[in-house]
Amino acid sequence: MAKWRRCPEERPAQILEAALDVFARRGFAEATMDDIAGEAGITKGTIYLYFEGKRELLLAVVRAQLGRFMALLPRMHALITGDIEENARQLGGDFLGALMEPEVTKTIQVILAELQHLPEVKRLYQEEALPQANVQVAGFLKAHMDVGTFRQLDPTIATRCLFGMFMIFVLTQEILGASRITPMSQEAIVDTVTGIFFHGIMNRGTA
Amino acid sequence: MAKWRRCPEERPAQILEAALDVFARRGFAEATMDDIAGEAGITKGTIYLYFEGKRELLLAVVRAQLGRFMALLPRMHALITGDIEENARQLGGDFLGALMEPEVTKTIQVILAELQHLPEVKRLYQEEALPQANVQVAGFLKAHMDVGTFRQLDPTIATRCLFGMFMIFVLTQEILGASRITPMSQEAIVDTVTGIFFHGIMNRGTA
Amino acid sequence: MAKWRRCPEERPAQILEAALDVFARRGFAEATMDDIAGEAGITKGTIYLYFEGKRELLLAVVRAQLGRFMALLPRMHALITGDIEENARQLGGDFLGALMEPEVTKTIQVILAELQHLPEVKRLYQEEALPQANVQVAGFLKAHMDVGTFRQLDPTIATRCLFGMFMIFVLTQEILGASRITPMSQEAIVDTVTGIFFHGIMNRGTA
Amino acid sequence: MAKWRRCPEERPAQILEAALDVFARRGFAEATMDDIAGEAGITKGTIYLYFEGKRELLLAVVRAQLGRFMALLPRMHALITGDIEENARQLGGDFLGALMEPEVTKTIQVILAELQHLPEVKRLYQEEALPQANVQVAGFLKAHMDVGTFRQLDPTIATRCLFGMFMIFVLTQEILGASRITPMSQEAIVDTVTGIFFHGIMNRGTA
DNA sequence: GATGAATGAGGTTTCATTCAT
DNA sequence: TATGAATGAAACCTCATTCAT
Repeated sequence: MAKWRRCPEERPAQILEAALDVFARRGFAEATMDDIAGEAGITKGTIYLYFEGKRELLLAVVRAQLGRFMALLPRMHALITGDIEENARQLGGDFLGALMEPEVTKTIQVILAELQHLPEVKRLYQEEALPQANVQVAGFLKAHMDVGTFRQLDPTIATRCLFGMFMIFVLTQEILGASRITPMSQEAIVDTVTGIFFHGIMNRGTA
Repeated sequence: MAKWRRCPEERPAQILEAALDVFARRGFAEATMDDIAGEAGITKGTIYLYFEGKRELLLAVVRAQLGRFMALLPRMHALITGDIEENARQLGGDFLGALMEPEVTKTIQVILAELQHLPEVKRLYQEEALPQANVQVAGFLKAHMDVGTFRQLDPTIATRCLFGMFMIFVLTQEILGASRITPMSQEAIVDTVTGIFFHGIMNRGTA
Repeated sequence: MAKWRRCPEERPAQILEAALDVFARRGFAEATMDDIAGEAGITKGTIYLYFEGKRELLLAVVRAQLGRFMALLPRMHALITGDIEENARQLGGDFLGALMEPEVTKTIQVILAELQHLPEVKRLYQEEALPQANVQVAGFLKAHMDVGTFRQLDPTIATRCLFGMFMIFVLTQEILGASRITPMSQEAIVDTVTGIFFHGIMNRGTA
Repeated sequence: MAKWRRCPEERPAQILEAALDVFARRGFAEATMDDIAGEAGITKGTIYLYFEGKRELLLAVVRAQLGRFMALLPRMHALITGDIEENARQLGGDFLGALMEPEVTKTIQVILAELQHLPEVKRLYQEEALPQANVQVAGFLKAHMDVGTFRQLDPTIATRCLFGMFMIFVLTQEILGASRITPMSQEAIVDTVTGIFFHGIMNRGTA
């Protein structure tokens, strides 16, 4: 049974990866430590050398992925100068691309499923992710509204709308599995989303 | 414990209601048959008189709520004539109002969490809800694109965008619990969503 | 598997009896819930209908036997009048007889083995059994010392000596199993113990 | 952690000492090899270089302490001549002092707790310690009974009584922890015990 | 000799499900 | 129809033991 000939320094990452996989596939409650260990190519007991327990493993998985989320928040201030719509399409493409990476999709799935049982994660997103999004995106929108490029709308709500448009494709195409029924290219999605959003908030006379 | 109805005809509905509640609060795996029975004011064994088992109960809950979802799909053809944006705001208000009803919120939560374990439900939404939305909404959009009122966009993707904007508020405000952090009136949400969407797809010269 | 046709009101007593048996035979840690359930003629899960867990079961066992211990404390005040030694022999016989009942022996064994892990039990005996013994026995001794029937000794220590003489026979004969090596009749033990003790504390001149 | 000796020759003794400590504190089943290794300032694996396993370690601990017990048996023949009671008080003091040494107390505790799981130890005490005590003490008592100094009693039972009086103070004061509730000086205990015992067995007219 | 990472058997506990009443 | 006592499978977690380094 000696197939554990990988460096022990990689163990935690290896376990986290396997755990994300199994949690996404089976859900937290249905996932067994044996499943996860098997997926990682080790045995049950070894997981407990690196993580306190199942719940802590889940938390570690979520925390390890949190950085990715935060890094996804578009650096919108780059858009203040230059061709807004073209740059936005670029930025939106990067964002959607990142969102649809398998690891991110799995994480979203896990978080959505277990949010109610993970008060820490709930708080994390309430108090970090959402405010960050506001600072980055809503701030940018507000600036343009103030100078008249964009129409006067609630910037927080508008920001949420933008995220919603991206998120729904993760939910429907990836998580619900609609990509088999209604395949869509990421390019078409990005074009449509940015098109609707920027035409939707642009001031008519300005264009 | 809760409600003292002794009418056996209402038992199934009574159980379904309790089950939706408990499933939403605890998640499928954490919910026990005792929890559900207690919430329904009966005892565990009784549930088995009306439902095959726990999984079947979950399915029954989801199916019982499915009709509500379908009924939510806006009857957009009503918009073909008349002041589109004003009617849309009206329709959007009804839609968001319905989405945010506690029972619907709970159902969305349950479905999101358990989607992976409910292939039947997955198929149901892939093969019924999404196509329905396409027929109802995308069809309406396509018609307007053809006559030039709306810009030429992928109608399916645009439809998804519209749903995404509504859905994100259910996710963040209700399920993630952001309503305590960033309270928003339903009116403001509807105004912003319909404003962005219709300005976003409208042909410039047309207004 | 339906051999559980005894009244459910007897379940707790039935489980306690089986648990005492298994705990005494195997020790707390080595005893499995399956062992206990098997001994009681039921299955594991049933135990949890009546007791919170293994530790609580042990506590319940000990508590259920506590009354027996307290009842064993000789009512010495009865000896104040009458032929002390003859009455004492009678009383000592009752006491030793009670101590050597299998249920009591088992309980002593369990308590000795698990005392360190049962702070509640430790406190119980420190704060109830010992003081009670002092009130009952040491009080009697003190009274006789004051009137000169008995020599002046520390009554608490003397009381402890008396108990020690009885207890050592439980420990060696029953628990250590010496009764096979050095069989002794209860009568001989009682005669010797009371003989030594009363001659030992009696005032010479008085007799 | 504890003591920084690096002499491999002391390893076994060092481990035995740590093991006695941990076994007494936690009980055999609750003690982990990690606990013991930590207490000895080494690591788990090292224990297996010197002992076969956990059970064998316990046996080694008990056996290593057995000599101490045997050495405790009072050399009573020294008492045949001279002032019996005064010499007995001296001897009893040494005996009780030895019994109450922490290492001995811990050993008694361990043996009492695990006796049922250590048939070897059980046999050891049945077949060595008890007979030895008989040879040493009961023989002495018998000799005095034969010459009339002591009353005619069963010498084996009387011996057991003497041990019981000493042992009860180890049990109650040290193991049950009663020394905080009813503190007693070793001197007072020894005086009382020897006083009761020798007055108890002495022939009246002799003194 | 010493280490500590890895293993996996075993035990407690939970809970969906059954069924006699 | 309704109950709730009983069941037993399944999962988390611990820890004695092994073994490559």
